[in-house]
Amino acid sequence: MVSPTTDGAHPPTMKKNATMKQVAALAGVGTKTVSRVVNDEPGVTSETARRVWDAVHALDYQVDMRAGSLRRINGQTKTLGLLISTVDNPFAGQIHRGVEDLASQRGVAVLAVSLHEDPVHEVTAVEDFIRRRLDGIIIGTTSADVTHLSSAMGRGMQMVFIDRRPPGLVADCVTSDNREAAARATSHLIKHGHRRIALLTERPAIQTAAERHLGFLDAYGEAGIPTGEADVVIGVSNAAEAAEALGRLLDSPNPPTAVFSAQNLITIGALQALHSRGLQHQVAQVGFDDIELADLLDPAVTVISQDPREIGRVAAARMFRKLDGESAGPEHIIVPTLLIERGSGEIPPPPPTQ
Amino acid sequence: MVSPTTDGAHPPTMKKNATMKQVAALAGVGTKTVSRVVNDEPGVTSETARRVWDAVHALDYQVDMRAGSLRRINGQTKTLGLLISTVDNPFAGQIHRGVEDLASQRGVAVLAVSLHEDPVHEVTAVEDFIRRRLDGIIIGTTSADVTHLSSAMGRGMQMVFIDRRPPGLVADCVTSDNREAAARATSHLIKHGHRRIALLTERPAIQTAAERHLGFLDAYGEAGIPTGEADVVIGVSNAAEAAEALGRLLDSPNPPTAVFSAQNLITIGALQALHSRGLQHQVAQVGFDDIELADLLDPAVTVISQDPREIGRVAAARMFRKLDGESAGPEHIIVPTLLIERGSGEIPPPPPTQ
DNA sequence: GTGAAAGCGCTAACAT
DNA sequence: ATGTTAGCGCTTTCAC
Repeated sequence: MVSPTTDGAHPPTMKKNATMKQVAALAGVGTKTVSRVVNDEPGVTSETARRVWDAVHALDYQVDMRAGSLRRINGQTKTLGLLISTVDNPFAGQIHRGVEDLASQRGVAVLAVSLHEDPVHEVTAVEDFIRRRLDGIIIGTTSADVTHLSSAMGRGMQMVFIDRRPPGLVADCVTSDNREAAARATSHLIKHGHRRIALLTERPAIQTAAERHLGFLDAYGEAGIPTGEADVVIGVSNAAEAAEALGRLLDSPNPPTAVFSAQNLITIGALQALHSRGLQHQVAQVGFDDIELADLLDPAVTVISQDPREIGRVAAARMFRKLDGESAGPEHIIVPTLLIERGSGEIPPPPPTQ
Repeated sequence: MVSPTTDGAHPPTMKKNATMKQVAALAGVGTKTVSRVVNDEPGVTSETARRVWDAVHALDYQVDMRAGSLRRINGQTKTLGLLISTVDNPFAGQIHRGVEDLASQRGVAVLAVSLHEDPVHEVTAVEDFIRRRLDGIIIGTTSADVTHLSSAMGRGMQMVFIDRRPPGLVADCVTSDNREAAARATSHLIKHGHRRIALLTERPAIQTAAERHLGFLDAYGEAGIPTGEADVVIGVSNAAEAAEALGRLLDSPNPPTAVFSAQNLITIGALQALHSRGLQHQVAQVGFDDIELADLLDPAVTVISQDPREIGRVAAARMFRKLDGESAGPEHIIVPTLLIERGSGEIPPPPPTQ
């Protein structure tokens, strides 16, 4: 008998996964004893335990977590869901890393899913997580309607919100103070003499974008400058759009002398617009979120730096306290931000031409 | 009865997840009929189906995938494992995104785990994936010993290797041609007049590093230059170490006139060393792997660009063909690389001083 | 210290 | 077209 030329899904050499019953039979004990040994519960003689381990190794046995979690009293799957913008966004990747830092210590796995800023996708993803019976969800929500979220919480799904607060929900939250940080960035530019500053930001439905816009206006108000002096561009959603939008402003008769780019991809687009025009030493820039190599550019880029990995860690810590039942009501935890002066944000405006 | 002040893990308002049995009772049908409806199998009157859907919505029912996959004939969990360097490495993030692109279309979730270049961690992670009964594993292996991998394959776990080939295993593989690409990068520098080129690379146990080293030597051989002219630094594992290593070379009496930095983090370290000494316009550089903002630096950075998202997509496509039973024996798929000339790699060596 | 029986929530196989 | 029974692999319960 020669096996077919295809290895197919089930090559002939494949031995199926052994079951606890088979291990019990080989070791000459009951299944409950095997269960006790592999979960190291007490109440087994070391001699019996040895016989069980021998059988486990002989059969290359690994428990089936699905069956275990199905029968167990708390039914935990040891899995957390993470809903973020996209898994290849560096900011999101760092959050993911922070969550994993704590989760991996507890044998908890992380299921990360990209939302692509799409509320419909968010609903679908949360439903999928419920069907998988995940222990909890850490989510940077992208939708204004929170029905699916409160419904998930209502059925006992643990939730921690990151980056953005869910509109109108009392819930655990880990964010930066976006409004204050944006005001700090803008004041920094004003302090260096700028009055005509361009704000480039995402659509206001994105809560962080709205907050940063408010912070921007706060700074103008505090300095007593009419906000009419500002150049506000709303609804920029990626680097290309940012480059194009800032390009139009720079090429206009009365261009801004400084830019506040209120998100990491927008910062990159703004840099492209400035560099392609050779204006990077004339027009000041502060970005929201640090970007890779910001310190090697000329000029180096001044930014408001969030600590996404720390946000992930804090959110995971909060989640595990909830899962351990130690939580005492919803909390909103603020992770501090840092204004890092590197050069681009300290460029003065050109002297007035008269 | 007033509820306690803590909301705890199970707030009083929480309704537990409904079961298929409850839905069946409410709709006045058998559980199998509910199963047919929610999995939209044929053989149910539209009238009956309507009654079932009403009950589903009334109880806010969502199937328990654990139970489903436990009982189903093929037992698929609709989950793929992804083992990569770290989830916050941009290169790995793009691979993740590529895998997700295909997986999400099929309702398959991706469990990404960071390996931290630690073989022990890899063994642990693969075992965890087996206990979770994932459908398959896409892995950029970090270990020289493949026992755990062939054992996993032996028990029917589907595997696709990315980025690095498993030493001595015949298996499905999606990689770049590291040796050829490294030779191309090095030849590019030689073509521009360099003879004393520094190679900065990871420890040779990492298979891609070994291949790139070979490619580097190939280029010297092909040009008929004795390899003694080269400055080879092996075992660099992050940006800081790369900056320090290149710094030492640059400060030596006979410094290299060009650098080939054979990995993304190493490229960043090398850039730091060059920029901090103001040598970025004197010493040529080609990096392996593209980096963010490479085109905005001065000079812009010439790189060998892999397409990690495409690697992820191709690996996922291969995985799904295996899972669908359409596979015809192990394949090694090569994803092409691109030499992107941006400036840093085209700097000529200084004229000989006599 | 150990094991037999029941059952977690679902789908397979076979009724009707 | 629909329901009934068994059983996926495990943990719980409770007996010994």
